[in-house]
Amino acid sequence: MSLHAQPAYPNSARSALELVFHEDDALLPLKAVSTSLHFSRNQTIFNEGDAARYSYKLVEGGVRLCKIRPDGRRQIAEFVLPGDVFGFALDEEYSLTAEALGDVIVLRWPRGQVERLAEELPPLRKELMAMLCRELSAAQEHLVMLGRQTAKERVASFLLLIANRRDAGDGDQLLLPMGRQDIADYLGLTIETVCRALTDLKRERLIEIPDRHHIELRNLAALEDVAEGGE
Amino acid sequence: MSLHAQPAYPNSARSALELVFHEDDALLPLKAVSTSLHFSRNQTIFNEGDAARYSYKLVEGGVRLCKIRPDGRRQIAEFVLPGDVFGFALDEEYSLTAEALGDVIVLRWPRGQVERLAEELPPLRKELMAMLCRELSAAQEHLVMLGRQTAKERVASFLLLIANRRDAGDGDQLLLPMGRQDIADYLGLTIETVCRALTDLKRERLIEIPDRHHIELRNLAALEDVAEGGE
DNA sequence: CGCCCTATTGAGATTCATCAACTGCGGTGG
DNA sequence: CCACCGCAGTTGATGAATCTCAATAGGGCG
Repeated sequence: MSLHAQPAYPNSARSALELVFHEDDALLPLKAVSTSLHFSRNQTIFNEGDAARYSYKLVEGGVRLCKIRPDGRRQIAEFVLPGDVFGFALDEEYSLTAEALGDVIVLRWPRGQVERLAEELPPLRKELMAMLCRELSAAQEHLVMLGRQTAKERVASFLLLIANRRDAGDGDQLLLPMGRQDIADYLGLTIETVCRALTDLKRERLIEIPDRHHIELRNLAALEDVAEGGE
Repeated sequence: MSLHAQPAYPNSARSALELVFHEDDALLPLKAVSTSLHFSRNQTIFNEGDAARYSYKLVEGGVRLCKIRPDGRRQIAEFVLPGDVFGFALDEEYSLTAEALGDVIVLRWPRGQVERLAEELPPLRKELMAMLCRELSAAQEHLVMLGRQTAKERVASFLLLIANRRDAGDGDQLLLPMGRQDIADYLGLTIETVCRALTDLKRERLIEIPDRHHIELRNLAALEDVAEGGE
């Protein structure tokens, strides 16, 4: 059952449905109106332009949020990890496409319910606002990566970004639920360039790559230097 | 007084203070607690990391919102045009630096007032939320530009982006309150590459460049083709 | 055991950045 | 009033980073 395509997360307690809302009480009121769903590798959860009927919370697995152009060029805006809420913008339509990186369990609730509950519950409102702000801020950092960092700097920054998210691994062990092509599409690079940057970092002993879904950070300080452009 | 560095906007009625809030009644309650300020070319309105005490609305001129890295690399996240609200994220600190492109007039109000008023006034709340969503959506489009478009495509997209904003000019006449370096820093390019792309577009008769702050769009359809990667 | 998919490595082409020279306009001062 | 100065923008020549195309490797699943 645990495929290479979808490694299990270490903290498997998270997968228990009744624990999902534990940390952020502000969203607790949504629990009652939410239903659980399963998706498998590369399945679409919703498409850019679809009527935005539901909001989602990721329980287990990983999701990519991306834009796909007519000619096939793809830009991933965000990787969703367990505990993250997504698809909650208050527009009529989803502004991004959501696809499962592997086997995925999500909770979802009707957007109308959120709006109704938000009217009554200031803490929920504040939490929604805060989530939006965090996303905006993350997008701004992402802009700097794409606009002003070299390939190697982007890859180093990416590793640190994943490392700083809960559930991303044990200690220095990074768990990457996405493939190399996904990383490339997040960083605005080709898959080959991502590989070469990783190989470089490995040669310099900043990381170890036991297998394609695990990366071990061997020298955090040096990695941060690389990410900042200090050669 | 009206220098080449700061061209006056055609619709100068907008500069009348009492008209600023006309279009969006939802923000009207903020008018009472706002004060007017002036900044001149390249002056800093607030810095990334500063305590976010105020929110702003641009009355006249242009503002760039950017990130500046220790080594001097700069990424502009957004150009603020008259009527836009900025610096309103609900974090403790500004996530971006705001600088005047030329002579600028802004309204500003204490953030605490916004939060208080937002508690009482659902329409204001909704408008704030909507503004956040629009910004997030714009940032996502920006990500695609930086990650997956060529230099020429980015420049064409940029011109169309500016053209689709109110007050950006008369008819086909685009007004660019920013300099070439600002455009380059928005597009993740060098100033030379921006120039060459503009020259290309001019040679192909898609645009005309009467002076550095004005660009005339001669063939919108063709420009859109270029922006989408159709050669 | 072998196939398929993903990742890695290599060689050459291309785009964009870098460095440098020059232009044009506006403002200033002789 | 004209000449000079300075800044922003443009153009040219070269080089470096990244992409493209192609071949190889490795791991999991049938």
